[in-house]
Amino acid sequence: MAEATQSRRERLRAETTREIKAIALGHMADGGPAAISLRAIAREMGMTAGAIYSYFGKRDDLITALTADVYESLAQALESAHRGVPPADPADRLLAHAHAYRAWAVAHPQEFRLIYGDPVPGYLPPEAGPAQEAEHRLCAVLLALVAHAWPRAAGFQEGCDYTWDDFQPSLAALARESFPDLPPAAVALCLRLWARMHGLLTLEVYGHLRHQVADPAKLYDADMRDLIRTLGLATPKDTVTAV
Amino acid sequence: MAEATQSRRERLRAETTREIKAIALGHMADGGPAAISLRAIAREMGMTAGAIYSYFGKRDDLITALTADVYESLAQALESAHRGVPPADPADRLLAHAHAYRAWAVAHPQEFRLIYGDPVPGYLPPEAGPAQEAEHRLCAVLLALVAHAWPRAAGFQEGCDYTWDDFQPSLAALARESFPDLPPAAVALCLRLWARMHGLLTLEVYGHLRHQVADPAKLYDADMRDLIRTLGLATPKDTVTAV
DNA sequence: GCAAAGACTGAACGCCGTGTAGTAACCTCG
DNA sequence: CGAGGTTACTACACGGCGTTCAGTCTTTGC
Repeated sequence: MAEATQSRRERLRAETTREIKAIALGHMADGGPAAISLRAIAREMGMTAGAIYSYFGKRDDLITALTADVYESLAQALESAHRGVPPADPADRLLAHAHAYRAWAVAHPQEFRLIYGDPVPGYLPPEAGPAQEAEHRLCAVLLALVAHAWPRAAGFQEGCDYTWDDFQPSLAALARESFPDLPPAAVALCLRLWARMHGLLTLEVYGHLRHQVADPAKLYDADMRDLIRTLGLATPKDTVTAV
Repeated sequence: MAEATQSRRERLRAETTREIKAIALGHMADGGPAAISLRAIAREMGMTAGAIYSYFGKRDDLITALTADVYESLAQALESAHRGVPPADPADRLLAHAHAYRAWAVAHPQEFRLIYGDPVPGYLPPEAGPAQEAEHRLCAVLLALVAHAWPRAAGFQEGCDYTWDDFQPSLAALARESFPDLPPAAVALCLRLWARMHGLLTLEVYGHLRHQVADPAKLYDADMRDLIRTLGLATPKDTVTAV
């Protein structure tokens, strides 16, 4: 009622914008990112396709907005996974992160494809859009994790000499501000962790593991435990988490 | 002249089929898999769009054919990389494979997207098409590698009890026929190796490393060397290969 | 030499994103 | 309150897309 500060028009506009995005996400959920069609959305809303141009300049702008929302959803899933684990053991935190990442990807395969695959026929993301910030936000989550594990893992990461110049300035700045004691090699480790999880997940989400393996979750879990072992993060309680 | 056994008609047909695929690959190289349009191909060939239906039943059939060709190209690149390395050291062979994989992906990003991403708006691969066989062929290359490394790497892979039931029957059969002495855990390792390389490559090809790191090759190389170390495959000559 | 088979055209259908002109509702300000 | 500008929306048009289909013209096999 008294949220004021917005005129009636602004409220309606925000509501319609939200509805457009919601319907688009719905169409994407069944049919993939390619099924996002301005005409179909408008049809479902009882409008004409042209009307959507009052809200999004182009179809790509809608995709960009959706991408931002999906990144937000993923970031929240990962961040809440971190909050749900007592920060005692770095290995537990890493495992929690890994499983949260996979759980999100498996539960939202189309959203995963939207941000990590070809979003849509000819779409290419804006150069400095929300995607870049969102990825740094995800990196920040991993960075906290690596920072926590670094005292134990550092010894296993010798042999590669990284400098801050190896990273894009914005990422380097983020890392050095958040964790001044961390060396560049820790940031590299962070990216490698990301890629390690991402590899199995892309293969699974895009169906390439379906022809190879019965239970992708088992392979993923095993790889994560191998990761923890080779990082020098002992696993005190070796209980198998839910699969 | 005397290749006989094909009628003139069959020769022309084969030639036209090849031309269609060649043009399609060309369009894909600039513009991505989504730029493959029957009408555009026909236009470039001086034909009508409908004519292509004499050669491919649907657009998806063309995509499937292209996919098979691209898999063939990747398989040949990887297999020739194996032939180019003396089979002495498993670590060298793994490194050669890893670098051949990345070199192919970076040189053919659109082809990479075609087989590992969303090939095209609404395309979904046939259930038991050439893709499945091609993936097994790629697995076979990795399997040979793992088989060669297994004596040294086995000790580092304890802790996970795999059975042959964990894999799809066709892959299990392939592994047991080719390398009867190899345990299931070796096949799992093979898939994990694949995923390990794939993770960094997908991120790079889809532009997600661009915002993070200056030189993806360095990160990739470092990760591969870490992989070799944690596999227990010593690297006698620690020379840095070309980056 | 003739009939079957195949390659190809041209037009159509129904999708799609994107513009543009016009209309009606709404908000602001005097 | 009421004029003027802003905004949401429709209707229509354009070109591109995959796909189908009836018809034409060429090649093939008997």
